[in-house]
Amino acid sequence: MSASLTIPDEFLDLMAEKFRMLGDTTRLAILRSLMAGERNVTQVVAETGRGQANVSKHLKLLAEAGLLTRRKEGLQVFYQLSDPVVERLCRLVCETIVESAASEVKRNQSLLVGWSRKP
Amino acid sequence: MSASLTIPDEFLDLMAEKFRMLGDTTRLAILRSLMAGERNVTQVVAETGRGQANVSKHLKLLAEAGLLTRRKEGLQVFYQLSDPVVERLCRLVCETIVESAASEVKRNQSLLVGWSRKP
DNA sequence: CACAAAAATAACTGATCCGGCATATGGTTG
DNA sequence: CAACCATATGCCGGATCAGTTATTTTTGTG
Repeated sequence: MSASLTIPDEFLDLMAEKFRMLGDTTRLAILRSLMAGERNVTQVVAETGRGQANVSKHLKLLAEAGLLTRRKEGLQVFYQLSDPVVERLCRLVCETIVESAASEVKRNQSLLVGWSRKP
Repeated sequence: MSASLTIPDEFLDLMAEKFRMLGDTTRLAILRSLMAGERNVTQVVAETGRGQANVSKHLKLLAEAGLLTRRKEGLQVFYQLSDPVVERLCRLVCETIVESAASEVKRNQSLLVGWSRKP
């Protein structure tokens, strides 16, 4: 019973930009790291296993896109998730991956059943 | 009260691919057109105002990513949304855009109030 | 002041991607 | 078969982007 969604033209670019931010493996790894809480750059680098310069650039992109906030404290800079929609979007997509994997298993099971029934 | 989301490493690429599909203005326009129901290529071309070859290529990408299904009927090929998560993702992002615009208005209003109060 | 640590930036390379043009494919009709 | 229609594909130029390396900026410390 959900009303059909009609997206205004002016939204397309903004939406695409937000989705594009999530459309990169390294950035997703960074966001996942920040979903556990605030982190400084070194911590994110360690948790993602990516290069420091690379992480720094992606953090800047994400902050400019409004997904992160920056907090400076002495030598370190801490980043934090600022857009609650990120986690919800990731959750949704995660679920669909799990579901598609599940239906894949199901399909294979029925194949297996069919195979075992007529040998 | 939502459990914290921990994304497995093997999911990152799949998630990124799905988000990347949504991270393009033309593809979003195509998806919006298909949210109203099944369409053939010519209809999508007309509704999006993009070139035919371009639309055809994006439709192929979206279908390969599992977001669309293809149905051939005579000369025409009809495409249809096959992944219900697309609409939910778009809805979520749309809402955040509206909200951020609303808070922008609010911010400007308070600026305006402050300005009108001390002339 | 000299030095070290954390983060950002510049410059470069290679890959990817979008869009347009032209052309090919496949199916329909006369 | 020829002409035509809807769609797909190959090729190209330009733009964007990710990752690495090296360097710089900023801040704290002895």
